[in-house]
Amino acid sequence: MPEVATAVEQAAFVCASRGVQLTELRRQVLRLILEAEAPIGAYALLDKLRGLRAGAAPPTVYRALDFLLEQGLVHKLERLNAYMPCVETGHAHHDGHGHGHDHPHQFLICRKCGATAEICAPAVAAAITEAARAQGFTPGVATVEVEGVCANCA
Amino acid sequence: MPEVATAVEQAAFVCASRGVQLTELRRQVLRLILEAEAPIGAYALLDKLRGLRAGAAPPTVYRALDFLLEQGLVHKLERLNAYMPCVETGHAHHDGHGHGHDHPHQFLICRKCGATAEICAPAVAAAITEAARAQGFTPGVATVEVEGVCANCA
DNA sequence: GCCATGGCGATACGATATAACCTGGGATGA
DNA sequence: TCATCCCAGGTTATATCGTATCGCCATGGC
Repeated sequence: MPEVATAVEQAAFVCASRGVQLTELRRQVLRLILEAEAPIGAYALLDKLRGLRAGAAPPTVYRALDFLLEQGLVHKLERLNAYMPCVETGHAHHDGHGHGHDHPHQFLICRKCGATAEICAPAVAAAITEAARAQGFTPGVATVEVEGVCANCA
Repeated sequence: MPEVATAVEQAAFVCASRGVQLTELRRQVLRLILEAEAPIGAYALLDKLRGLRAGAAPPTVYRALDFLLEQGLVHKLERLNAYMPCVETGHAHHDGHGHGHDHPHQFLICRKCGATAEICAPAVAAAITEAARAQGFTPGVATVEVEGVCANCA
């Protein structure tokens, strides 16, 4: 997978331009997530990481994940408690507190093969914003995860 | 909260009409969820439940939760790993496998006070279905959880 | 009586996530 | 130069979430 290397390099560039460091540990974790075919859990990640650094413990992985999530380089899938790369590398909102992703996104999770696609459907985001405002609610980040069957498995 | 008692009675009626039992344990767990002001976690529920039955253990709570989820009496919030009542008591699809809810629903989670509202916005569900189909994906249940600020806290 | 079924007590375990504390290394500034 | 600070990350322990499995007992059909 040569794309993995280029994705890591692009992430390094984005981090450098923000004045934050994509350290060796963070690169390794990002690479492992990019290499996984489906969303990967924290402890599966930990197992793989131990092949690269023997002393790795849960906080090792979770701290790297926190960084990658803050920088918008990876997503967390709440239904699966698993992580996958962000297709639009580095769209975190870097304003003030600096957490999360600012581009709306949704996930399509195949119940057969586990493959998960990230899509960007502005119509969905707009419908959610409107529905929330109708309740007097000021919407922030929306988690949208759809379980179903992908085109390959159908 | 007199509404709690009536909600429990209505749930008992729904269960009876389906030929399943809302046992004393399940009633207690449902009641605790109804009495909570915000979504409540499994272990917080367990703590409260131990006030009613000393021997309660994790499986005690999880079995009751599984039942209540199957019957569509409660929802799970994936972002919080917590549970809350379903406003439309008993809309589970009782066809064959019998898991989950068949009415589309979305959650508005207040980041200030934790209060969570369930809403039903068909426009959101429609937008999601359309976006999924456009990718050749056959959508099933959609998880929609919006973090933001509620009307009270604004 | 016999046995299938379902509810549930009890133990153990696996998986997910965080708290608390410490160390080392590079930047900063007196 | 050296004291200081911040930050990345190591280390240990623990909280939280969720399952697997065993076994008991009551109910109800045969």
